[in-house]
Amino acid sequence: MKLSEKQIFQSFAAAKGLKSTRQRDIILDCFLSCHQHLSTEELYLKLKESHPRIGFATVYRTLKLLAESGIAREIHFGDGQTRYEHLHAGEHHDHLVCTRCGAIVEFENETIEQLQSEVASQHGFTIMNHKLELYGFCVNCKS
Amino acid sequence: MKLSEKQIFQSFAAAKGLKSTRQRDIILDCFLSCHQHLSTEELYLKLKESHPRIGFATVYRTLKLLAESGIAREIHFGDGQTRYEHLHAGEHHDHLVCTRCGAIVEFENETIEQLQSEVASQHGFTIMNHKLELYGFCVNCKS
DNA sequence: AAGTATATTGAAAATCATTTTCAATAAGGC
DNA sequence: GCCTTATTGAAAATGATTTTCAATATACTT
Repeated sequence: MKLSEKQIFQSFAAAKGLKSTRQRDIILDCFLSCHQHLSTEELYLKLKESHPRIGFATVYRTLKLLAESGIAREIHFGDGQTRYEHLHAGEHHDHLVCTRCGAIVEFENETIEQLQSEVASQHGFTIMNHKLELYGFCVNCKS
Repeated sequence: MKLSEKQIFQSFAAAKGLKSTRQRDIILDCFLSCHQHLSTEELYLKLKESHPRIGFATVYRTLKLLAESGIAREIHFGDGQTRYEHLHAGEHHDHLVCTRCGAIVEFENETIEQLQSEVASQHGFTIMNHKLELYGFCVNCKS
């Protein structure tokens, strides 16, 4: 039986001695209900609509916690913004990014992952995680 | 016969109507003679030793041009700094990054590149470039 | 070689995202 | 309720990057 994101975060918080607060619950709910690849600012603005009292720093801090707890992951595309995406347990996906329209497609490829492990062990590395992004033009943007 | 980096940059500059300046020559020379993965600031500091009059903004602008011309490529590791690395024509390498000691190993893997193309075309994308980074512990840092 | 138009430079200021500070507030145990 | 400690939100600080602008350099043109 799989733990829900909320449960995972709860155990993480308990283990760390964090108090549970209304704000963090709200932020977590909003994060979970949102589409992928939100930046701190985007999430903050979205939250503001329904909860105008929540400060930017709290959103920022909570997202860091979500990443630390393992239910979210930081991603950096070309633009200077840190984004966060859901990280469903055990799942690992990579990105196709259209540099013209900004479209993002996620994909998974087991063979690539295996090759990555091989390359790593050839160099004596133990891989904890990885980042693979393919940049180019999507179907609609091919000139 | 392969064009040297300088020649590539010269044609690029000519095509763009850029004037050739002493500063850009110096910066390009320094960049070419330096080890990989230098940040703007690192290159600026290195240049300062021999050419104290060169400003940070010029280094910054020149590195952007080098990237645009195709002889350099921007890379972003976890730290909030933009780094530049040499991009020898046609060559494409990826990175193993040790998250404990910061060591960086470059590698190339033709099979992974092929799989990437396949994945891309399955989704209708035309890939212009990509970024693959494997994060973990190097031989020395395994606990 | 001088004149002219335009690009470039360097210093400083502006910007932008992120991170920290700190006084006020909230949470959880007693 | 009381006390201790964590959290919050606003504002300020930071740090990297980018822009501004007056002075200067470059490359044409004559």
